[in-house]
Amino acid sequence: MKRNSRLSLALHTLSHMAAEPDRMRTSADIAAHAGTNPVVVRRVLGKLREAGLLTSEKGHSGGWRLARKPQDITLADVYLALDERFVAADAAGEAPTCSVEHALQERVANVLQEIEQSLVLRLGEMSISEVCGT
Amino acid sequence: MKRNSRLSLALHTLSHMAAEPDRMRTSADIAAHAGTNPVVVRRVLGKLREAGLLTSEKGHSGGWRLARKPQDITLADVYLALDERFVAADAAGEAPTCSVEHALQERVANVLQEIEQSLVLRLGEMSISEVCGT
DNA sequence: ATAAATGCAACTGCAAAAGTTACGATTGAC
DNA sequence: GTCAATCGTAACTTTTGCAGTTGCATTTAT
Repeated sequence: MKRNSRLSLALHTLSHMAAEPDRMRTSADIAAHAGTNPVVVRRVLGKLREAGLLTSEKGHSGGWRLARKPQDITLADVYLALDERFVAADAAGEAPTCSVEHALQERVANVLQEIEQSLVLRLGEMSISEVCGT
Repeated sequence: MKRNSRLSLALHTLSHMAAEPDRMRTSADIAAHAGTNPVVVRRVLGKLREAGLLTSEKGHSGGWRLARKPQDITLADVYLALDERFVAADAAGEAPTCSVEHALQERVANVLQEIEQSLVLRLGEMSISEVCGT
């Protein structure tokens, strides 16, 4: 699989599930479809479960299922569940040489924060059901 | 320096330049301010030069300068110049198991493309002069 | 000539993510 | 109760992209 493809994997899987919400999927099934490894799938889907987007059942005939209706899961939910961030947060101890420098760093950070917010808003306008095909 | 901080470095540097557009900066100066290495600076700023945002001059008393007015450089210009992308493009040879699968992959890719487009539009609404402090 | 700067290529080091292996815990089927 | 299927998780290896570094050629002002 490719680098930083967790969002792709998540969207792909959720779309599949949205198409047949009642069917239970095993991580092995999903991994086969996505061309990756069951453990990787469980790692990513685990995040989505923590966020309340999926449920999982252990044991024989266990697996994964949507926890909500597809139209109630937005891309923002997925994005935030995966802890993806547009840019990494600044290291706090960067030793700003002077106060002017410090102020500039703050402004840059604020701007990036604003952009991130816009992004999440935009992601919130789109649901999994739309990805799946209306 | 931190991971994937090229965008931060670029914005930081451009903002500095926007504050005093006539002053020529060496990559060593910039590196010192940003807490990194001159070669790293040249790599990043080189991308911005290719995109026509900066000019550089070799030789004694050379360095870097803005190629346009700060208010004519948007964050979208910077973002695109650095080849940053929201998610990595799909590997073409992913061997989709069936045509339904293929169609789904396309839809996911299209959605991500749409999001990327929204992001660039948003970035285009903000200029370096705004980051610098109006 | 010399010094100061970019341009660039090659290399190392590192950290994040993917991939893998292994094993315990849980659950349904028989 | 046993067995097989499945998740949960930890530990490890592999891959990969980027920062950082070094070295040198090139350019230019003095």
